[in-house]
Amino acid sequence: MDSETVARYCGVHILDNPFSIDGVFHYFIPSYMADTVMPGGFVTVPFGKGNRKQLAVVVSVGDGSELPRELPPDRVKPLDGVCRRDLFLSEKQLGLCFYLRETTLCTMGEAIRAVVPASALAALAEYYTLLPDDDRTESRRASLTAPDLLVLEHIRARGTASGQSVKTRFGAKAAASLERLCGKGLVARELAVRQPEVPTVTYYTIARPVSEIEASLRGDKGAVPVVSEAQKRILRTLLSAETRMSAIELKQKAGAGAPQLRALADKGLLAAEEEEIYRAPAEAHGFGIRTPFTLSDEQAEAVSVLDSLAQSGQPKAALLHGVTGSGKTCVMLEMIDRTLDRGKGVIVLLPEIGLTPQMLHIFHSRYGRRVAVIHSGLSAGERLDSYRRIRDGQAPIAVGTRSAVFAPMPNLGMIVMDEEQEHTYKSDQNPKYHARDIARYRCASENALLLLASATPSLESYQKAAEGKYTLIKMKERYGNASLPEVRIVDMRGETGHGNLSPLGEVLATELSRVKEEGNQSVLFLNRRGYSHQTVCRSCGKAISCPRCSVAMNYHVKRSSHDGELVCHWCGIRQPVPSVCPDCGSVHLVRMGYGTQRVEEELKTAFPSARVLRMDADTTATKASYDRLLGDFRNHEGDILLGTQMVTKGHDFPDVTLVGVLMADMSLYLDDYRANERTFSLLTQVIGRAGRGDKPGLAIIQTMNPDSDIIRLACAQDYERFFQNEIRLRRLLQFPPFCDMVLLTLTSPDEKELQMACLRLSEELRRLNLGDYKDVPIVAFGPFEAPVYRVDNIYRMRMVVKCRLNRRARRMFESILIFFASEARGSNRPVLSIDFNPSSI
DNA sequence: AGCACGCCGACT
DNA sequence: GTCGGCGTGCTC
Repeated sequence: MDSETVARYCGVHILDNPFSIDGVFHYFIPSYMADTVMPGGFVTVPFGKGNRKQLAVVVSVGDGSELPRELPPDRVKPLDGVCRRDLFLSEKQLGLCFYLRETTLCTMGEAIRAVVPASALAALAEYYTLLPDDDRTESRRASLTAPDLLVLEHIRARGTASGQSVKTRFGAKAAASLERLCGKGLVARELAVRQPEVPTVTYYTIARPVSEIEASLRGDKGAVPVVSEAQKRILRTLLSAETRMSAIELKQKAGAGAPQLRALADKGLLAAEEEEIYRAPAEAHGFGIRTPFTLSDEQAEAVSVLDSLAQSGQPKAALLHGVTGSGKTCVMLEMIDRTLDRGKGVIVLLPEIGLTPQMLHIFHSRYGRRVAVIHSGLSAGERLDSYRRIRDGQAPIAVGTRSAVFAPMPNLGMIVMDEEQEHTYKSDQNPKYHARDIARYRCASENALLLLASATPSLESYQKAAEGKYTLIKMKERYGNASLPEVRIVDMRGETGHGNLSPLGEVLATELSRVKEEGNQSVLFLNRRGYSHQTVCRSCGKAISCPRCSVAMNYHVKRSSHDGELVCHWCGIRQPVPSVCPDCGSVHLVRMGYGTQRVEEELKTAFPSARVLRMDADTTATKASYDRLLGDFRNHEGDILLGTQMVTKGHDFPDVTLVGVLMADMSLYLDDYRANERTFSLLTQVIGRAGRGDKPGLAIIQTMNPDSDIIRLACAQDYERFFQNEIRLRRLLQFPPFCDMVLLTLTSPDEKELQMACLRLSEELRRLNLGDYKDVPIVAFGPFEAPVYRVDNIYRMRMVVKCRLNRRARRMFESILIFFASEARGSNRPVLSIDFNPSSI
């Protein structure tokens, strides 16, 4: 392209602009930037009355003919700085950002921060270099003030000077000088990711023959003099180590500091080498070993179908529906092997609870350092590391939770989504995307295979498979002849209710002791709902509630001592258990309900000899403690593993022969149209935990609702029947997948303001739907209070809208969002947020 | 969102 | 007569 005549203007999105003004703004490209400014690149621009410096992404480049009619050329400002190519969005990434913005109603900035690590953007710094002289340079220089010339000289002396170095040297007023120098076209401003972001470690080795070093240590004449004791210690440490040592290690072992190391290096006795820190787990070194496995006939068949899809050269999607224990992981690994062998990259998505240390271990030991891990627990630096290794082709396998779906994988061959029905794949913060939708979009635009795997697929996906949009692959056999456990449904209606509040029924208690006597292990799963542990006043009947939220507080035993405190699960506030009811002043406060802690106590009383391992958010705060807990259980350092959701996922314990589910029906009563689906999925998985080895398993399902179809079908592991029943219901009542759900939430600290905003919201929706958007059929509900009306002293009201989310419908919601954004000014004005197909309602 | 402009109240 | 309240409107 001829840069002289063509690339003179560009369109940009400003990253920090709010949704209401998140459009394209046009800027003039100074001629020296013409070659570097292109779509996907980052720039800084002057914006608004005060010309605030804003980070922006270039979305188009042109000769000016594309500028809006109403925009006079003299109002177009020039770009301020341009970012080097060490940070940019590829065409695919930019397209993905537009897709995110369109389908989730987020801002361009929010989309970009989901796609590139935020730390890279935050670490952008300014660098200045002199522009080559031309015939006007002389006259421009003549108009400079003395301080400007000093700054100019500083830049000339250094070749490239960081904005930081200029400000350190000349003070804050130098910023104005830099503005003038850039404005006059004497100096170029460039942005780059600040260097310390690539962490290095310094290694030291002896740089002279051992005899010379020893001479120095003795203080021989003619030898390089070393007087300081600290320096001598360093030399001795290195001599005895016989290998290079890192600066950190050396300083510690020799009891010396950085100056001594530098001094020895300056004397030529030590040699320093800088090496990039490789921030991956120790086990991730090498290339890994592909432990071979033999596939069953069924697995081999699945692989062959998938492989033909992968080789079609077209975007394809498949749903792998395999009963628990059918060995879906083997099929996945085999497909990953094959994709890698074709020189393509793979993204593996796991739900949050599925990304266990064991799962990571499988990948690390099989693929070594070619694996990059991405999850929310990474530090900013680690995240950037993974990002770069993937982008630069060093890690053709990205494993992670939902955000890993954005991994910048070159030559993407396949995206695998394990447990695709899990709701943790849906983000509930902007951008409010579902990883499955992003995966589908990416596979479609990058000709890759989307592989969804589950024992209990989402109704949405199974319906798509039934319609032929996905290739359905069924695996019905349990791997290695393992049989399904015997399932007993225990009716708990007779057991509780009359003051006997033990969560353990008689049947379960008997079986627990039998299993222990046989030397085997048990897993107890607590359905979290129904097990909140509250403090209730016997006089007025009220539970003690959070001062900032409209929910009851939960009783927790402090980790340090044995006394308890009350915790709010919504805002996190903690307070001691009061001695009198704050409402009526009565002293008759009692603890009600069962948390995992309480069940643990019960178990210890009922089976004094049993060793109980409790697994919940409290005991698995760190990865290490989580790992240790599972390791202990595997090594038979516990007889009973007790926990919530976590115990249902992805670990095989060969000696577990009993699985107990307490209050199996509780999740049936969620006021969510997916309650059945959730319950079925949860029970199916937990039942599949029992008897995975060659030992027969037993599952005991305690419920107050023994006749529930959902529970019976889950016990029989009959997904097909469950699906047929449930999909009929969804069609009848018009719920997803036969429509989309839109959740509109208004929040405000001022209840009155909120009420008025609710009226405006429903009125505005009505107005749009009767006017400009007559063609968009909707069914609107509400406004009504959110299930938890007040959180952290902010009140929340909602509307739910059923509709088909196409371009038109999204546009309608977009204008509602803009309507509220423009009037939401001032501090406690209501804020509207829109979630398309939220994870829960 | 920020920031300026603009039009009415309590102050030197 | 001015300083300053936050309503209104724009941002290439």
